[in-house]
Amino acid sequence: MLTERQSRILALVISDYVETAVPVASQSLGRNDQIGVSPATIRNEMAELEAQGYLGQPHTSAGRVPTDKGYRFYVERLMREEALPWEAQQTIRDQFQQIESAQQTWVHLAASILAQAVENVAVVTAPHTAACRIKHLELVSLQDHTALLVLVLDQGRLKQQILRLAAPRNQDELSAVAARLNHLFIGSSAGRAAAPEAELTQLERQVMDGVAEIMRAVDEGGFDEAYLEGLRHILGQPEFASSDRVRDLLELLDQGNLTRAIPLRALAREGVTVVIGAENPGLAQAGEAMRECSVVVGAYGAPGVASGAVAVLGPMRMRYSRTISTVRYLATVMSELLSEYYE
Amino acid sequence: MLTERQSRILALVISDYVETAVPVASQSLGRNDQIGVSPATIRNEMAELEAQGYLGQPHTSAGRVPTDKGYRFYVERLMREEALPWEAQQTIRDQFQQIESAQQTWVHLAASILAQAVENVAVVTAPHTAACRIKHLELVSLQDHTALLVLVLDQGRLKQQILRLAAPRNQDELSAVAARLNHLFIGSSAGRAAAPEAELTQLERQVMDGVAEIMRAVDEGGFDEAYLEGLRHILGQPEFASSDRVRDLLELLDQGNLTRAIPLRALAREGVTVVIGAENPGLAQAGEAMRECSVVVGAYGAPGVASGAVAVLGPMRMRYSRTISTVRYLATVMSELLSEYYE
DNA sequence: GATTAGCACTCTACCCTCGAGAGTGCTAAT
DNA sequence: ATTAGCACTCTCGAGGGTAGAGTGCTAATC
Repeated sequence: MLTERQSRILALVISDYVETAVPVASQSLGRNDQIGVSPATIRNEMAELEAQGYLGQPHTSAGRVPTDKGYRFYVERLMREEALPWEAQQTIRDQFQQIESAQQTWVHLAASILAQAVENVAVVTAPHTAACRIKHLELVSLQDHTALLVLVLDQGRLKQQILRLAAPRNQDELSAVAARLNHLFIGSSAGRAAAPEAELTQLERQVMDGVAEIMRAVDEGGFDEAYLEGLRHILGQPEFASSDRVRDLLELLDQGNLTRAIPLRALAREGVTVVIGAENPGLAQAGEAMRECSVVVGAYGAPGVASGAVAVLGPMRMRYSRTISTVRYLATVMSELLSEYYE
Repeated sequence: MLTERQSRILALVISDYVETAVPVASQSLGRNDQIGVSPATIRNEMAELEAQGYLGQPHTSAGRVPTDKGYRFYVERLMREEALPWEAQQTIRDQFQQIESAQQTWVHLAASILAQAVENVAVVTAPHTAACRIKHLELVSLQDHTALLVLVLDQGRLKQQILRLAAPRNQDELSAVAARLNHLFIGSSAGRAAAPEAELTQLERQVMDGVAEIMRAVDEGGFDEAYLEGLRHILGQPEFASSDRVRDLLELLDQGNLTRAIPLRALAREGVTVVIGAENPGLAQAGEAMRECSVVVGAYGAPGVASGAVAVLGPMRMRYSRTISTVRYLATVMSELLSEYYE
């Protein structure tokens, strides 16, 4: 429906607006000699683009601003998706080397890297396995009557729980119990459909209860375990100059409501998905703050086996091309890592 | 230096201002018939309090606002420190019961509880041991050539690192190595001054290198591992109505700069310390945003053995009494927990 | 028929003013 | 020592007026 020239103008308006956050005037495009026509002609085309819903005006006699539809068209048709520059790729890979000295978990690290790379808020969820498996189980003596149950799940996640023991046990006893339980249950799914319960001692049963409890918690909240990083970037954006908006957004993102704001579960599919402003399916729950934000979501891992989501949240006025390629690249790297390190 | 009546007026001004966030007029105190004098007299006293630096005026012909010095005097002399109401104590203890199903680490949980209790930002650091000890070491096979090194430190903290193995190993081999190393080194300080290195196999040496690296990271950054919770509360405060202030504060607190904003290390001492506005010793580093904030810090744990900090960050206009007693109580509970569960 | 120059029109952003209201400081009376 | 009274000061918000930016339209041009 758009002529060649209209598309070009739309693209210029968007890239200008993304840059400056100021409504784009016909003149300012005229100066940009990408396009050899006068401001008047551009005005006519802009009027047409507005009639078709690709552009809007904050008020009469202001420049034009892209609408949701405009961004959508841009992302799908106009934008040429550049591969991430080689040095950016290298930077990301380099930063992942830090994982060896993992002060923080690698999912957390990924969020930091992404936030820094795209200069927006990044959200990364831990990989979620259809049936979460236990790699290993360990008991560590803390005091006579307390022990720490440590569970190593696949993808190298750790879970812990404190056990109060009925009778005092030393480390050797606990290690023996752990060894036995490892032997009996490892590889099974949360030890549910496992060896006959009758054979367990009281202590062993207590440990397995702890395991079951952890696994229940993991199964329930598993996908929701997300790391958010880079708030500082989004706060600098002019769309959040009003402190009401800031507050709305922060209340939305503040631990817990996060997955309400961004329905990652629904969006994380093959490839990279872009959600622009009001398109957000969970908008009613997400709150008005999200109406002016876009989300770029990618999935990593092997679908059906173990997968998680990588997402960037930013103002609608976002460098989509760069963001999309970064998300895509990060998802690739994380998928590699997942298959390289963990089965 | 202050008369009885001046003190009473100062206290009333502060509690009124804490409540309303609006400069306090002489009339509004007159209505409060706590004090049987006319507004004119109150004005005179207020002028005196201002001359002595306890009160200030945003501008001529506005009400009075407490200064740093005013708050300081209030906290030290005027405020009666109430014990935390029993039901509040109970609430906190109840919430700690969740620790048994620890989705998050207990330090993190403590931060959430505190933030909710005082309706401000809460910061809790993980306990820091003078010489951090390793409770237990475990190796878990991930793939042929990769293994996960899991370290259980005292206070039940977990650390992990991925090892790339020179030769393929299965779980049994790894367990054997772990058992041997546990036997050799546990109880020693990071395995430094331990058994003669010559006896170690190449794999064992690699593991111990990993351990050393983790311990180095823990020693360096250990105290800085802090959890921050409850941003949403402080954002609602009228002193953060301007979005510049919000941005300043958030940039300050956003992961990493946190301990720059609040020199917890310096402040966490026996009892509870209150830092009011410009008193903050690290103010130059902390940035202007902190000039209008107060911090209430308490220490938990056994000094010299294992201790951490519990802190509340809020606007200067803060319910000090309530905050102090909450911090004190939480520190007590956490100390109990620390000694109960961990040695 | 498409493009463009010219121009009137509209709307915002900013500054200025001004009055109402709140609260003080001072003085004189109690 | 306290208080009533009053003049004074300062903020806050409303109103108004102007400069500037940018458009839409019309008529001229290619």
